[in-house]
Amino acid sequence: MSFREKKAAKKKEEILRSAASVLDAKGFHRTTMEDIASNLLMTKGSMYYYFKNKDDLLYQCHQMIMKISIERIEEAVHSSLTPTEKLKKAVKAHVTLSTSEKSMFLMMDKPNQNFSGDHLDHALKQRKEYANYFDVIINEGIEKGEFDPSIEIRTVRFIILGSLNWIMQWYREDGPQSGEQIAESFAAHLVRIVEKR
Amino acid sequence: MSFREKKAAKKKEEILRSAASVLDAKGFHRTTMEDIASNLLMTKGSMYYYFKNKDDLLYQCHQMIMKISIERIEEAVHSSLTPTEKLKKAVKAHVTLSTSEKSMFLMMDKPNQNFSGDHLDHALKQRKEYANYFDVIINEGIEKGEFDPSIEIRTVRFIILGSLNWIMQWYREDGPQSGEQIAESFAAHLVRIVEKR
DNA sequence: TTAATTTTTAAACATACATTCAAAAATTAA
DNA sequence: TTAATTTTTGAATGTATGTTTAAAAATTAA
Repeated sequence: MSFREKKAAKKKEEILRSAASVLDAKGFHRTTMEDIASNLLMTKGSMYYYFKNKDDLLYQCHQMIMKISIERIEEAVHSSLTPTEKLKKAVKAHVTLSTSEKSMFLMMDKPNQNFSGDHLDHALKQRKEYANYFDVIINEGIEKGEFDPSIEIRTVRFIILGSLNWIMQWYREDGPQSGEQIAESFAAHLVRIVEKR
Repeated sequence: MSFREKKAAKKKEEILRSAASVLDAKGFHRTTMEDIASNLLMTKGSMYYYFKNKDDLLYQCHQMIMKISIERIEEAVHSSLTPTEKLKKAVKAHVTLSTSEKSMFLMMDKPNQNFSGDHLDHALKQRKEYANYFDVIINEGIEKGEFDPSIEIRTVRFIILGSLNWIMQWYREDGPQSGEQIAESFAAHLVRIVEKR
């Protein structure tokens, strides 16, 4: 990657982050290209030098956050921790990421409203991949006799992911709990679902 | 209420339901007034006879579903069941409603993006009211010695409501589980969080 | 310094829709 | 049936904003 390419890539990421924070506040359709541009001290015309169109911009935001999310959960899954600790680690990773990058996460819901065609396919595939890692952990916990074998994997996964994905709806940086505290608390309470009794 | 008023109210509800199902599929901003109207075999002009504007339409959808939701959970809270059974009942009520009225629920997230002014205030107030009922149940469970006293009420409430609110993101009518089945399963798994051990 | 390449700009364009409105149609009450 | 009232219509209006574009500015390589 040449110097120029690196520079352009950096700029692109800068735009994505800035865009995410503006989109976070107003939502995709209420945010104009000018809003995004002006937040970067650019004019909206120059946005089209980096992105094909507004949808492309949203898609690339989605890409960026999914890539990081998947990397993080893979770390947990491939670690040599016990299933319980793996689950806690995965939960904490998600909470920490979604609270520190709240604006990026906020555009993750309703993919079928926001994307179409190949973009939609790919977005859904990535989500499936991410969700599947939770199944892997839960499965391992049952097989190793650490989790209650009577739990339904699918339901547990939906509960865990649902509660995690909803955090971005209520989390505030100036709220009573820090992202780290929420991470600890969620991890502790969510493992209760799978525990043997 | 006169005959005419009744008729108008019925029509209004008919519009709301139809609107919800169209909005569900395409999202608020991608749905045009014409989409909504044509689904009812009307012209978009006549929508304005019933609603002030598009935002008003969305707000009234929100109103309609929140009213029903609150009624349902009040039933659970005011029943004479044990806390565990109350919690199960509340969970099931939410699941059943959100799967049978999925389209109405889908517009419930991100109120601060969708509403403003009085509408926003009122929407937030209703959500707080709804959420608070879960706190009431959890509190009662702890006080009566039925739930584990070491759980954090706020976190448990966030987990429960989060997992419930996320159902609308993945639920499909033609999926492997019916709304009733999901309700049972969620109730069974979520109470595990509060159980004493 | 000069020429090539890149990035940025500001204005122009196009269009999709929300909303309005005056007139027509349908419904109701007498 | 007639007059009053409610509801619907279809066209007109206006505006917001995504996108294009040709030219200017800035950057880079020689």
